[in-house]
Amino acid sequence: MRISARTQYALGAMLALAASDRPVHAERIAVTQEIPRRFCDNILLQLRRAGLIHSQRGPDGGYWLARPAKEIALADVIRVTEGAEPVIRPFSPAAAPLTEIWSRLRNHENALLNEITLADVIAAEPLTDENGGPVARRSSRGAVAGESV
Amino acid sequence: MRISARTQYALGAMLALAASDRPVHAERIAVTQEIPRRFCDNILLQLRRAGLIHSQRGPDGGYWLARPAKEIALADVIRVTEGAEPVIRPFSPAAAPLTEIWSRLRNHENALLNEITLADVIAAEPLTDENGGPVARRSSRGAVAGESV
DNA sequence: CATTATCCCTACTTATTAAGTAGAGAAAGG
DNA sequence: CCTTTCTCTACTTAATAAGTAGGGATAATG
Repeated sequence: MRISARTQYALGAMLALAASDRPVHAERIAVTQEIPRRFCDNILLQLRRAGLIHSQRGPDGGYWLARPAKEIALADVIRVTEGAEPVIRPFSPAAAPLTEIWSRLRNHENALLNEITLADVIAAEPLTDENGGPVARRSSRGAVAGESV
Repeated sequence: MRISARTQYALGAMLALAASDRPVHAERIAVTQEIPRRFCDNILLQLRRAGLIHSQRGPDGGYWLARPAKEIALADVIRVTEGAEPVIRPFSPAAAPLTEIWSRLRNHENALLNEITLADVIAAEPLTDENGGPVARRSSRGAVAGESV
């Protein structure tokens, strides 16, 4: 389970947009999400090219989500910044049966990340994990996003 | 789901040892598992220091498992080569609820890899995945290692 | 139409991690 | 002792991630 800084930043940026009902400046996103200013531009550009967000230039410009927050899964964002996951191929015949195991892990991971949307994350109570309770709640797409750790 | 070459090599080496009832030379492991010769030494040393295998020097030397194959989980091997997984901490408050999600993914992954042993992998039918069938079978520790991809 | 705020784009640099290599030392056995 | 095999530390090289730079393009405003 490895998440690059870039991906974490991208998720933070998307959450910031999801939480706002109007366009948000890159500057503002960088500050609130603690993303290095230029790097933030860089990432937003990538998200826009992937079609996840829209943008407008000039004064009154900014970024906003291309679709409602409850229709954007975490996996949608992660796919953009992490790229396609490389298929793990065994080096030797003896290790071939491991392929099946990697596959199962990947599938489970994808299933979860495809279910949880930006809206789900925003709906989660902040800081409730302090006392071990649930953080994410019910998915607006049907999944349960919390419980049973 | 990222697996380094080092980890894949280590798993291949461990499977090679699990499949043999006597000590195996580093040389032989390197050849059969297609591991660069010196790198193989390097990895075997690490596995020995972690207590997963034993060794003997000189002619008639070699490596063998420190415990029965059914008592060595894949996670035991992966932990050695990948080191402790870094805790993912959110950069901003808005991203805090994601922590819970990373945690769930990690826990699921660990649960699976702790259940499946070297013995399970060896018992799996090789090449059955060619026709989409199961590869891993029942775990000698109770887990089911195949099905439902 | 000049000015300013904002996004747009390519390319570059730097830092970190992974992958692999080298060389000499130390035990076991004949 | 002489060969084989593991043991150890350290080094080099390759790949990826993280972050930076410098301008260009567009939109609003007075």
